[in-house]
Amino acid sequence: MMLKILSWNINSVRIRIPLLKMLVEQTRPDIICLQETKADDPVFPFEDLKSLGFPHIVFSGQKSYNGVAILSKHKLDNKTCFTIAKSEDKRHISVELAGGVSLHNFYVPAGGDIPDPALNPAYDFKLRFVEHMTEWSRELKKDKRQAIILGDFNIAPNEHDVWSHKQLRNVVSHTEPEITRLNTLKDSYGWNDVARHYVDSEKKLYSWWSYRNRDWRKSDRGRRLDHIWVTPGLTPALKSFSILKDARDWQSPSDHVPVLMEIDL
DNA sequence: ATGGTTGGACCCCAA
Repeated sequence: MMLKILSWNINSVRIRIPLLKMLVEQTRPDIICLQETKADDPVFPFEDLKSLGFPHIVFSGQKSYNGVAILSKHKLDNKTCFTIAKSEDKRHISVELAGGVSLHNFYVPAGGDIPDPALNPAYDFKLRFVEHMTEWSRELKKDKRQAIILGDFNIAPNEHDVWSHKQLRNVVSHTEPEITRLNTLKDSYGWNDVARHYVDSEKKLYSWWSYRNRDWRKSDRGRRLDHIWVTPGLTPALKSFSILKDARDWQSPSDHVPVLMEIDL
């Protein structure tokens, strides 16, 4: 079964429903994973999203911050939501797809500005969050389960995942402790980074551009914060990957653009 | 070195 799966940090699901409609018309995905929905469950725009052609929706939100959702054309089974690092934050939701493959949608904490866990609790939380993901990943490997993990990981691990490796090495999202932990997570199950499976590691690749730039395209100070990873057993099933860079130019855009892959499960 | 923008809630916080 060929599936087109899309991930997008939408930065408020309620104000970007018109963009979501456009996105669906342009890309026709089977599954959409959203992060930063910023809507508590009672105000989640379930009917609006359903009418875009996604009758099967799971979501886990809170007031003002965080929040994740999965929209699907096909039936979804066994919804779960992790509590990671003893937090109340709604940053994870997962479902089962065809053939027992699980799909995990993560919104990793951004981690604040100061890259020192002793001075900045948000940074400490981010590091611990990725460590918890690693513990979970090791269990998954023990059980030999195939899975897709994706979302806003808020870490740009490689030199060419940022506009300037040198200038960002002490900027949260590209610091050594974050990158080390993300690589430990990756190695814990030999996760395949789908973007880099298709795009050479020497080529600059971004999924996020700050709002605080006059001309995001001209300055091009981007970072690759949004990721899609698959377990090694799913690598032969991969069909394509792309980043919808043009979405950054849409009317009232998110600062993240959608990333998508096709996989034949 | 600094400040730049956005969304959601509330008179500021996190990104």
